[in-house]
Amino acid sequence: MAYWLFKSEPFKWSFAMQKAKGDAGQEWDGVRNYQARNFMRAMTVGDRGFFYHSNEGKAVVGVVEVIAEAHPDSTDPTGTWACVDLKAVADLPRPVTLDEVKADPRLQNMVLAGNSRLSVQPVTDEEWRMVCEMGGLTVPA
DNA sequence: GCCAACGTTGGC
DNA sequence: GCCAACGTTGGC
Repeated sequence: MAYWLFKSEPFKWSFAMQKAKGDAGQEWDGVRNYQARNFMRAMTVGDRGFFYHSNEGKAVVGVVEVIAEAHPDSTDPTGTWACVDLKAVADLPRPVTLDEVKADPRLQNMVLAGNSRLSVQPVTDEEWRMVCEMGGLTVPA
């Protein structure tokens, strides 16, 4: 299984809104970036991801699961863009902030620490475990 | 609200 | 195919 990170401005689409969708989930639409699209195409059902709040909060706040593989983005009439469907799995008991990620030498290679603009990012197994631990998730979600 | 960084677009 | 201009993102 692979791990990812999904970034959203909480005023546009927050983790609370994602949770409100329950197990039905929600498509992760609106992504208009080729790199991000390619990552979504590489995802398989059951992959896990962090939910990151940008701008306001600037922290990893929850865990989501991929429940549908990449399909055409319903908000894109041209058919160029794709998205996966996600459902909320768990809150991080303690949000892990961008500052904490940047301050940790072992997380220096996280895409989040370097290329802050990419809205869908890959996360390594080790990064996943570390951020879960920092966030107070004893049982890796 | 500002500005730097990045990705995309379009002219050549 | 290159590169300058532009728009957008996101941290501060």
